[in-house]
Amino acid sequence: MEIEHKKRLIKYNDKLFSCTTSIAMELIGGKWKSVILIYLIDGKKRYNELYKLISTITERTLSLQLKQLEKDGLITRKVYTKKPPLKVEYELTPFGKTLAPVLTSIANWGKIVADKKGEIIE
Amino acid sequence: MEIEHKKRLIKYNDKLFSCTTSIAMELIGGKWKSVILIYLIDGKKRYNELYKLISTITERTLSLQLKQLEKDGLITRKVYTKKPPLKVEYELTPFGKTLAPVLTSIANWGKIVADKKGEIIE
DNA sequence: CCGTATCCCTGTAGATACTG
DNA sequence: CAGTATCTACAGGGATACGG
Repeated sequence: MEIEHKKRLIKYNDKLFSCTTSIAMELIGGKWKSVILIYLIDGKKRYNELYKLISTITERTLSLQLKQLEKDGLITRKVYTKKPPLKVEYELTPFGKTLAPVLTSIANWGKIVADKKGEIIE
Repeated sequence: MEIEHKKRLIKYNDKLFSCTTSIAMELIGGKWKSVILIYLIDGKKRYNELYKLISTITERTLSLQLKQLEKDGLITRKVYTKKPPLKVEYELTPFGKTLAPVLTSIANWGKIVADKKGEIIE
């Protein structure tokens, strides 16, 4: 009696994935996405707020990642002023909010790792 | 009364991270790591088993990712034969096993996404 | 069976400077 | 304030062929 592994591929946004984990990582993987999302869990944030919170990200990268997250329907971008200085706020969509338990789960595990082997600087 | 955001950086493996989420993603991020780990949750697997399960990965990439996971202490590699054909098995370490709830959380969320917007092929 | 060796391409990301 | 514009660098990952 052999276990049969059926190879169902899933198409999402015109890309093929071999399992649901792949799809999830496509949306929240990469170096910065999940970090940005974590900070948006407790409410909307302005561009500069995020920039200061994620101290080691560059402006360019933050901008690109925010666009990606918006494109994937995880966050919304709202502009509140027409003339400079601009006020732009980013906020989780209802879809993005369904990620909250996943993200905190990741963060908590990261905390365990940090407590065991990490070293706090400054 | 202002909320103060202290900027503590965490050093892990000689790299700096701005939050615990970053550390977690350093270990399980990327396109394949979490997928490999998910398949190892229900027991050790041989190289070729993993290769067949993750149908869209290449041999080279699988090999590289397994080395990374081993280096990070998430899996162990055991060789059971001395002459070809080799038998090599990969298994989660106790540390790797602490990831199980996180990984299933990611996979379940991916499943929700797939059910809503994904399309099953074949 | 379990990988390595090459080669190459692309995406991610950093540094820096500039703008409406 | 909230980004763009360039330019650069490197790691992740794919294709293919080969090796103990």
